[in-house]
Amino acid sequence: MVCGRASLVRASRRSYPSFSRTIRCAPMASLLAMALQDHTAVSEHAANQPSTPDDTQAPTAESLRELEVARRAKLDRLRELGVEPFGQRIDGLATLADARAAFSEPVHLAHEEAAKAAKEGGAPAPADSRPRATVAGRVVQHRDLGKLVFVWLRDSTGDLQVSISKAGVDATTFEIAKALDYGDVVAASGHVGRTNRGEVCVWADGLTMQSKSLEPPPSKWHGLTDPEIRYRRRYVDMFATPQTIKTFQARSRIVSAIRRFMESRGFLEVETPMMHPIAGGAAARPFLTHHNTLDMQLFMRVAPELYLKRLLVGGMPKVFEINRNFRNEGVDRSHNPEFTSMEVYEAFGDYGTMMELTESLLHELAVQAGAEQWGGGATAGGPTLAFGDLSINWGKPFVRVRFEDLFLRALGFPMRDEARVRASAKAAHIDGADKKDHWLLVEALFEEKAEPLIDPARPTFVMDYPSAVSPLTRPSRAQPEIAERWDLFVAGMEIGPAYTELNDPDIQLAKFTEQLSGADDEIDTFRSLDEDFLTALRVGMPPAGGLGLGIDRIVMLLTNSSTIRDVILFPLLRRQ
RNA sequence: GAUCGCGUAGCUCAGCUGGUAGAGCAAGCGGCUUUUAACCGCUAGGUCCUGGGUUCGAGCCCCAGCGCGAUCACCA
Repeated sequence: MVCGRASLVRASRRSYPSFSRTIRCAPMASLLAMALQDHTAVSEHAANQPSTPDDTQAPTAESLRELEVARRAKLDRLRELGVEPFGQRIDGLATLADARAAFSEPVHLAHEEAAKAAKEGGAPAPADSRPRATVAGRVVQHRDLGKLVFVWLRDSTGDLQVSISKAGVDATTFEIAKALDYGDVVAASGHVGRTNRGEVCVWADGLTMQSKSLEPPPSKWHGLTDPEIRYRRRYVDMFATPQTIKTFQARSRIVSAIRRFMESRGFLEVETPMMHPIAGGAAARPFLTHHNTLDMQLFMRVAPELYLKRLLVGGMPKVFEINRNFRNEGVDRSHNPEFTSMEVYEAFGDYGTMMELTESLLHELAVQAGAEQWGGGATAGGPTLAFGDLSINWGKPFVRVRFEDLFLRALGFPMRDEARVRASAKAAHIDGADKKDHWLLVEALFEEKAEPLIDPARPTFVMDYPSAVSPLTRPSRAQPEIAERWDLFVAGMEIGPAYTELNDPDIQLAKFTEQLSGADDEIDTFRSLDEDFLTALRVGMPPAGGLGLGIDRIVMLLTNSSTIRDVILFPLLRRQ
């Protein structure tokens, strides 16, 4: 079933849930790009030279310059004050969440009362008993009330207000505070208290510029809504859209939890080549690259399968690999040209052991998502998680349905009824309905009529595909026309397949050869027989179960992300 | 690759039947010691994605291109 992984990136087109958060288009990417390209020119002009009628620039660049000039003027002013606007190491920083957690209402009240009593009694102000914190973050709000300035900082743990009063800091520090811009990175120290309105804040007695931001920021309230800028300039998206960092924190924790789960089951994580002399393991179109010194054409891997199976031959009984695959194919909400998958092989297992493993793993992940351990968009409440307008119930056991049974339910006649299959295919206007092989029509009808019956809100294993459409999978011993293969569907997406692996080298060779002869011209140009893999099989591979899971799609499901681009830090975009 | 939609100020968005380009926030100046999308006054900011065309006149209509999005195709 060497080629089975190809289907890993296939999504059913029917039951994809809709998401309420629609993102509208707005432009400005080009202006932002100009801002970047114009950077040097701007700094030279802005710093010293009055603009002359001669320095004609596109009006957009002029207007952009205004915003940047204002920021550079502040930069210069900081240096005049003897302040270095690009800071240095700070020890003992608290996260904004930790600083917020340090707040204590009783301590704060006691301090206020003591201060008030001292003032009324004419005594000197008592020592401030509230906890101290030093924090740092990016400025996301700035309110200047004259002799009092409120600033909201943001870091990866959240937002926190810093309050600076003219009476509480020296003159230079207060000038810095008044001149802060949205986007600046600052550090502040002080006692953690709250304002009259109940907002927890650091009452700063120190405030330093750590990085003066020179770029015009996105809207402080609306943030970035243009998906193009969100993906192209992810570093802006990450502070403008707090959910972005939460989603990627969740992704990291999910992948980490998958590793822990696999290790707890005794699997060994391995790393196999991502540059392959022979494109194998899936039938997808590969990317080509080249090694100069060896003058060798290489393929970016489309699947690690053939290497992982060599490890079974070599004597590693339980292995997994979490890493990238590269497929030179279309791009949509559930496909990115490079994507992360986990492949698993277990000697002396089969597709049944892979089913139990997958079900336990995903259930465990969903339970933890329900407990909000991912910190992402997941909803509380256990193994039922929101995904768009769906509530996906991850409770065990997942639905299991045999291909043959679902076919019968959907079409009303058995898949072996050749006459009715052909008639039905013609009625459904399936391509080549009068010429194609019976089993190809069965497969087409299944996709057309049966897959839509799968409940998108319940993870569903479709198992026991016809051998004729699973040429590289091991047939069932009891029923050779049935292949020991399943595909897991959730929310209309295919999450991954599993197989009872073929380990008879002669059958494997025959199937490879058959498949190569059937390949079309385009595919044929990158395909060749992996002789060494066949040699490995002749050395002897134990019977095994094999599994592939699309990690990006699992993260989408667990973080309620409508597109794969929201769970990939830097998704591929067309060159501007 | 195909079809449809979108592209207007730094950001978020209005813009009538084709008739001189608008708001909020951001920015600059001034005011304000407890703000919560702070508020008040003033100022500045535009190649309406690009290139053609129609028209007396185009942000708006037509054609082509670019980018993004959606749907489809590809993904044995």
